[in-house]
Amino acid sequence: MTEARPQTRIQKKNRETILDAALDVFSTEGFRGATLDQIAGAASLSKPNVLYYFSSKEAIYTELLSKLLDTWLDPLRALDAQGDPIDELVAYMRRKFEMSRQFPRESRLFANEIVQGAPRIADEITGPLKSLVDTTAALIQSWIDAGRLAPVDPHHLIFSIWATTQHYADFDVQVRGILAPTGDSHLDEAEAFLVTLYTRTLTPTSD
Amino acid sequence: MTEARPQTRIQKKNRETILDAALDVFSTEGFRGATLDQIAGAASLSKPNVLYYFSSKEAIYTELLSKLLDTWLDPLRALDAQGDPIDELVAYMRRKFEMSRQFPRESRLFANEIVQGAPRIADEITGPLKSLVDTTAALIQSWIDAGRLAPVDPHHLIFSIWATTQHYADFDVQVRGILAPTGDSHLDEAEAFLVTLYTRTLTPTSD
DNA sequence: GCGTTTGTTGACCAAACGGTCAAGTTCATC
DNA sequence: GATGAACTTGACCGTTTGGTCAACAAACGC
Repeated sequence: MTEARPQTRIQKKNRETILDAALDVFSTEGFRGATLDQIAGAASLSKPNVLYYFSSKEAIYTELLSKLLDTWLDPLRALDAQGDPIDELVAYMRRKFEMSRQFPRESRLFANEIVQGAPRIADEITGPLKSLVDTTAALIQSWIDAGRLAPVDPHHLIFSIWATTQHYADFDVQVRGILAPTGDSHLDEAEAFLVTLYTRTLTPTSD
Repeated sequence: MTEARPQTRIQKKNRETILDAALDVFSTEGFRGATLDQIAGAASLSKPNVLYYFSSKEAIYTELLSKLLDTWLDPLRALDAQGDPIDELVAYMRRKFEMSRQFPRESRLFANEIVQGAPRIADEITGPLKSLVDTTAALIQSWIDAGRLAPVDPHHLIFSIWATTQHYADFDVQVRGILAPTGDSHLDEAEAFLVTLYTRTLTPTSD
């Protein structure tokens, strides 16, 4: 993980350029569909130059994925066990939605990887990801047991938050195609809808 | 569309075999990531033999996609304007969920195509798909106006049904990784959760 | 300035790719 | 069981792919 060599300015800049270009290409073509020539072209570098900074196509992809996984779970970690259950879960949904808004390429990269069987991150899923989700599910269950949330399956609640929020990044083309020529406010409308969806679902009934 | 030539038994069988094998490969690798050798191998045929039945790799993919689009919208078309609004929408969600259960490969094929920008079905999305969705959204809005549904954005309601149901096919690896080693009943639990989610969301409040 | 490290690339390579073809084999029909 | 159509495939072709390498250019430390 730790790079022994101290990075020069040029290294830092070019590595970033390459990663950004590679994110463009990988997120729209998948790993196998992407080519080094595409990446090099998008980065305005020659192919050998790209391979001077990364040992292989796979190395670029792996680095992108590991950086992504690192930040992908932050919204979940930010859940506060002390807060109001409904506020916390709606806020979590909003953070996930914000990630779809700001990092759609990263979301699509992740989607591509999972849809294609997650060959490179299976361990991350059954390991750290599962642990974090299980912990959070237990917290949600404790809120339900305390009568502060309407009863729902915690795991599937989390899945549904993932699905509904990431949908707007991953299926962006479809959403745009159907909503056009509506203005670009559709993401705001989507967020409002999702707030309603989860508020109604989670609010306990009095009886 | 109409095949002038009367298909022989062998043609019918082999074309089906190839399409089934290609569905396996395309749905997990995407169009560019899949190779004719993989498809031929999965179909237990030689590569030239595959190309005897389909003129190109693209022809196989196109045929799969068009067959898929044909059936993909059936659940939406089955919405009955005369039925009870909540029952109809929950039933629609159930039909979509059933498609994820029975045709996960088709769902992933579609997901791959959309995530990668829908280069081959953009027209289908802005045309027939948009029309059908707009019509359905208008129906839902009329139910809301009549006070028979809680107010929600109809388009985003439809999107959320797509997202939540397809998630269990497209992100199957992730769902399994997190729910393991739970038994294989997780799809039943998911469906029950989704029934709850949409029933609570759509039921009008008395005030 | 000057040598050394760092950065850059055209030319190249072996493998894999989509697709072709000629030559053979199997099948249906009479 | 002969004949033509339908089916099958090993060998092959041109291109693209990920990756290498030697030779050159820029930047850095002194």
